[in-house]
Amino acid sequence: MQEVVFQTLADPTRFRIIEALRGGERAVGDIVGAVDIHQSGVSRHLRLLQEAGFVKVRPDGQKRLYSLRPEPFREVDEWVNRYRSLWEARLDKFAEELARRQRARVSKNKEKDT
Amino acid sequence: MQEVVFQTLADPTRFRIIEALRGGERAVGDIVGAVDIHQSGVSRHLRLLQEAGFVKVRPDGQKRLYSLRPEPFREVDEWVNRYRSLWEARLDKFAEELARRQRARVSKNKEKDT
DNA sequence: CAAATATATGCGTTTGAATGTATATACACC
DNA sequence: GGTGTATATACATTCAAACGCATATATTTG
Repeated sequence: MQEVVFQTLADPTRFRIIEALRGGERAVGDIVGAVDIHQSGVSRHLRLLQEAGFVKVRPDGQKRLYSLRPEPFREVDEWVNRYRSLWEARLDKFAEELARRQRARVSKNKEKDT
Repeated sequence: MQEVVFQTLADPTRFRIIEALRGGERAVGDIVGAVDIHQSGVSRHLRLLQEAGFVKVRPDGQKRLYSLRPEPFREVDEWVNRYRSLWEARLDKFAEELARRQRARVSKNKEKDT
């Protein structure tokens, strides 16, 4: 676990940018509309997010479309799993969680933005 | 998801303190030996960790024994699960993961400190 | 080429967080 | 009560990171 992952997530604006990118790729201008700082700040945050592996970018005319990359999320998942025994001693509960997610999958198209 | 969780994890020293507490409750002095800052700094970090819900404390004579609390780890787990579709589209893989963990459970007593 | 749009970057400022030193508080033991 | 040990806190300092402003770079359109 590289601590840069948590350091990246610690900033409220970057956190909001990541949330904004959950719905798919977005242009910088769209992201600026979703957070409350200046465009230059958003560009800087996007560069940091890119350096930390959270986002990739794709040119589209004069726009640049940013989207999420899976790696850092995997890292967070693996890290927190090392602490799973703290609250989930029995693997039965893990099976229950599997069932819960299978049910959730059915209504997947409805949740769109939680 | 409260961003205070990630802000707490972002500091390298706090991160190491949390790792040191994986093995169970520890006195402040033991933790000081595990990180490379002054005792006063460790006490401050422990206060922040307590305020963020990561640790609880139990008096034991003149010592104070700190240990991990599950809640913030649950929060991280729930948060990252919202992004799970990024890297794990098919639930079959989740079932595979379940099987992997069940196998891991068998050799649970050996892993001790990963 | 000129103008408009979209994004990135250089620069200086500000602010919050981490740190060490010194000291205070709490407990144990004699 | 006095001494030693363990932990917490007040205070001042330092430093990194976020920010806005201004400007540079790239792309489209006319």
